Amino acid sequence: MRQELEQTVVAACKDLFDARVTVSLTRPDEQFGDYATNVALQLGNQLDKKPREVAEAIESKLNHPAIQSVAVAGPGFLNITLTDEALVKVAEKQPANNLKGQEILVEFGDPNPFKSMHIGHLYSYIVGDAICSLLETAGATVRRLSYHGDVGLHVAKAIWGMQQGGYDSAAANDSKKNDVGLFYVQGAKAYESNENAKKQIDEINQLVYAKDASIQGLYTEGMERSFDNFKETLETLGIKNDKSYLESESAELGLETVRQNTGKVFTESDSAIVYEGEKVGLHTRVFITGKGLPTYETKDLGLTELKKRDYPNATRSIIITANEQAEYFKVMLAALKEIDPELADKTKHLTHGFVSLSSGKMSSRTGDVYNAATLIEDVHEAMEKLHPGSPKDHKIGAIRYAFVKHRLGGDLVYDVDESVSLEGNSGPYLQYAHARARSILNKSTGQAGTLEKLQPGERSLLRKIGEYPETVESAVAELLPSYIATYLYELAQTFNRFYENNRVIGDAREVVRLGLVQRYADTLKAGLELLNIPAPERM
RNA sequence: GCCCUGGUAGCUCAGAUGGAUAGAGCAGAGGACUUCUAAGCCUAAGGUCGCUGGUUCGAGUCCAGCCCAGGGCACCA
Repeated sequence: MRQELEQTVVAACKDLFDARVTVSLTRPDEQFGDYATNVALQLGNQLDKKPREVAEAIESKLNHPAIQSVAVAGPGFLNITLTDEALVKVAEKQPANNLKGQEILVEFGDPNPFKSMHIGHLYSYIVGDAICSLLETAGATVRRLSYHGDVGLHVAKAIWGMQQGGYDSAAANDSKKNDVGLFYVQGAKAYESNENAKKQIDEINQLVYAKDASIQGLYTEGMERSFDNFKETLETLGIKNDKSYLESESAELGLETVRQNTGKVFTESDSAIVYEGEKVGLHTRVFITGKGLPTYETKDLGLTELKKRDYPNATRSIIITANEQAEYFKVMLAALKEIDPELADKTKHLTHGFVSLSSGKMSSRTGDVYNAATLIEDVHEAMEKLHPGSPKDHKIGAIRYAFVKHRLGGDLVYDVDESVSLEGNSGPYLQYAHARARSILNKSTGQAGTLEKLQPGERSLLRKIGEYPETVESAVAELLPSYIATYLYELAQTFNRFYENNRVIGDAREVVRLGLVQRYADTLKAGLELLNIPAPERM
């Protein structure tokens, strides 16, 4: 529909002025119409004519059965209003399936075992999962991947904590008593403040690298407890994971690749192997240390190969991490580009900002982080106060929405009270706006009829519903779930206005309005489910 | 010093390819209700879009410089 109209405008410009223009219709403010274009402004400038005159000429040439009226407004905008039938057609369109047949890898979350999952991980998981849903809606087969640091100093700190703090193997399933994250905090604090502890932890670190039998038992248990915890949190959030990779797996592959390409891609410098990023406008980074150990960049390089080996047919690979890794990823991808250009071109790194609590910042240095689990509990409590007995997945909806409504990239301040608030731009608002509509549908005994001879309030709602497919399409193209959230909020607002002014049940227009409410509720539900937010029938 | 993010109302944030009076929510002010869920709706108030230049018929959006905040800059991850 939109494309047909765009072509109609293009044809008119060609006929009238022999001008070649590309027209993309925009969605103007509702008072102006359903679609708008500024071609006349552009052409006026090109042809040295008054934009309004150009617009008027085009206006008289625009003939299409979907067009009810065309108006010239402002400096020379062409505003197109659709017929009711055309508006219904637009609203019935399904989002494009343009990723059908593609296999896309998405890595996100990436919490480290032996540490607690904090709210930054939560953000990554929620936004990553939403991006996966978007890609799936567009027809892609998505593999949800994660990557975890199973070696390194943090492991040694945690093991030291387990030794000192009384980790109890016999009570392995007691997640409170055996919270590895807390043992990590204990170790991390001691490492900073206690010379003796620091020495012991450094020794443990060597033992971890050497896979020494003396710590192997605690290591294995710590890994298990950690992944049990992750699993529990992810289940609560309703987030799936298809495959988890470990740093220890990617290290060897990465080392091999770097060694093979030393002299070509990488150079030796001060006994370390580095990639000279300056040649592509970046900075130099070490890939293999002087001691022959792989750095993070080498492990990540290895990971790209692991993924390629496991998913040889993947067409794209997306990695989502925090902003602080943006620069480092550029260097890693620049190196990859020299080794495997095709793979590098398929890979895209997205970053999200730092999450802080409105009640105070978290400190990751000492390990005193605000845990994902704590946030879930806090939200649960806050909602329980406001609405006792509401199901747990509704609360998860509040958390998900609070994260996903932000545009990816910038920092985010999480306000627990606001996220569970019953007012304003929140998950519960949207859920409520859905439940209200379902309530009408459930109570009415009438049958939904065709949408015709629409009244202004009805038309506004239908117009908004019609923006759904194009919103999904741009969200897919730009990998921005926030577009969906913003749209759904506007949709719900439009419905709430409709609801105030237009009675459905018992009204002379009940049949038409039932059809409208039905479409609205289905659209809102589809959008919420796209963000993995439940759309309850009643609240 | 160099590089990356960001800077929009008191607070938290939207603002696609440059376009019509810069939009929401929260907080604060006022209002409507014998009605399908008031977790809602309506009205007003609140802005030098960090600053200064530039490009353009037109800049929150593009370019340059500067200011501020956060992050990153070789053997940690």
